[in-house]
Amino acid sequence: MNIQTLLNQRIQAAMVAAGAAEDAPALVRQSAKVQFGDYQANGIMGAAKKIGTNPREFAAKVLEQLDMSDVADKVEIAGPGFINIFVKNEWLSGALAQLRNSDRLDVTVVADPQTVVVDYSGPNLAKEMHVGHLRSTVIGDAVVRTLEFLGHNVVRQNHVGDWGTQFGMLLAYMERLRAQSSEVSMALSDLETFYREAKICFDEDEAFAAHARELVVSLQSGDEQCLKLWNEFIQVSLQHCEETYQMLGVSLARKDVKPESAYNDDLANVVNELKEQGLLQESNGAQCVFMEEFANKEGEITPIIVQKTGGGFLYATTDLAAVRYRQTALNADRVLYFVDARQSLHFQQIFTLSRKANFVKPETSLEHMPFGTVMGSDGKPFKTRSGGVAKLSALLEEAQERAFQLVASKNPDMSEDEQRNIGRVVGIASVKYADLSKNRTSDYVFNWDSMLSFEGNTAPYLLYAYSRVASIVRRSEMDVSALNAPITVVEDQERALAVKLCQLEEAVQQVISDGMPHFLCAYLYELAGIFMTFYEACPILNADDAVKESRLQLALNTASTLKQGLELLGIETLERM
RNA sequence: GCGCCUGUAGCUCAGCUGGAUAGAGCAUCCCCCUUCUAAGGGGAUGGUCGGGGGUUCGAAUCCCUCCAGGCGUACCA
Repeated sequence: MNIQTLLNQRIQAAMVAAGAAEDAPALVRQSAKVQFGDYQANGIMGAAKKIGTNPREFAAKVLEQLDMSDVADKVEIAGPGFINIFVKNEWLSGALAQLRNSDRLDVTVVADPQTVVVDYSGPNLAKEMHVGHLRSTVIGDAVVRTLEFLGHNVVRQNHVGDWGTQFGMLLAYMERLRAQSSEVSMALSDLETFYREAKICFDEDEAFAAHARELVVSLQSGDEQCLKLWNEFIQVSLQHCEETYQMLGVSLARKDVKPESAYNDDLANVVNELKEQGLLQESNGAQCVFMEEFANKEGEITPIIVQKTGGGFLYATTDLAAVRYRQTALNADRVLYFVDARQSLHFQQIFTLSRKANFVKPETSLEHMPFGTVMGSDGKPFKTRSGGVAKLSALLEEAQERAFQLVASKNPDMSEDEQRNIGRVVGIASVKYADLSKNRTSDYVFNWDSMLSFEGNTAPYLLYAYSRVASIVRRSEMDVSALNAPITVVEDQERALAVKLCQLEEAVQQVISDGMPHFLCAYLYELAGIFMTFYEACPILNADDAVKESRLQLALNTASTLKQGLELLGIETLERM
């Protein structure tokens, strides 16, 4: 159920009946202020202008065509020509009953499901996942979950980096350790150290470096021994990723891995096709595509290089092959790329060329979902105290430990097992939520204290709100599933809660249209805040039976909405904290 | 040089295809535990929306220009 959509349709129809153009938008939004009602229509002024009438007079005509008696008990014209809508309490009661009887909180399944390919996480397997992978992984996963909740067919694509020159160095180092009969699997248990040590050999030992370069050539020409060694490394690295995903509660599995190397055999085909279509041009020995769209004022074009001098392929080639695969094999209607904002030019080029070369259907939507950088308190990209890149697994361990310390100090009587579990859930939730709750496109400052705080728009605040509801339900000692007394909306705080509970779908739809989970975060934070106010003002368990049953259902709806919303964000809830 | 992004309260951030008096949290100050978790709630203070032009009934939002910062800009990904 979506009030906004419902009201929008009604008002738009009335506008057309009153003489507006067919496509004149009603622009129904949640009202900016309580005195403006629950929703306001902003489209009257614009429509009136187009047909050359006075906005307030036109608004009056629209009202004549409008019958909202079932939904609203007051619809009024205000200001220069707004229409303010006050939703009926009886309507809210009905909507809440429906919400409570629905196993999906009355969120409508989309009528026309799309196949949405979502490219996210995509770590480089040469190293361990670090803080730079957090945003793509966490935001992408939230959007994936939300798309699936609405009934879309989602294909996850973990485009991991498993190919490239740095693997020569790593394989050479594996060989060296093995020759020294050192325990390679032990060494691989810390990929960060392994990479660093291999790099030192590469930089300082000329013979080692030369061998590393040879191994790259052997690897790319399909040498069996080499591939075997490479595969061994990749498997270990993927295992590391999966441990991190599991710790993070991310829904990516091995089947979602579609590595760069999977496109190797197709890269020459991509280049050939571009050539056949006359899109290719040789420049300084490299095979390039020059597109006017990327020319500056002087007419100089930044090309896409698809094949280097000497024949090697580049990441643009791989991305083109991937686009084509996603279209032809996965049959995508929409492809979302959750990749660093620094690659925007690259993706614009890839998308433009994919269309020119007919690698995608014209109606397929290709969308780069860029995100900013995680910053330290110094305003520079986030680093560990020692100045190195922060390993994601270490960061998550620290989050859990910090949360555990907090829990233990607040609840000294709780068993350590429970303190640990709460610490785990709160710690992980805090890191994820801090990321998800910010506008995706901007950089954000990583701060332990603010993300673990119980004040403000944080995971602990939401989890606490949820656990408070859970506590009431426990204390009621009632079979809440059997509750079916009417939900009556009387007090202001009850009403505010009721309206907010009906707006989950609006938030969820914003998340998938823009790929921005922070809209859902904002919604859940507002819901939790309104619930807290309701909780303070409206006693539940001590109220008379009818009121008690009504309020208990409001609480239950709040609990299920918070739980579902957090689940869409990939965040676990706690019954007690 | 050119292109993209960012600039909103002391700090961290919202602001949904232009919409009414720009909103939260932190910090500061005041109030509320004999009642369901005070890890909470209520209230106050705090803004020339980077500057300047323009478009119109109306601009934080669109256009131009300037300033500041970040990133990108042909064989790394």
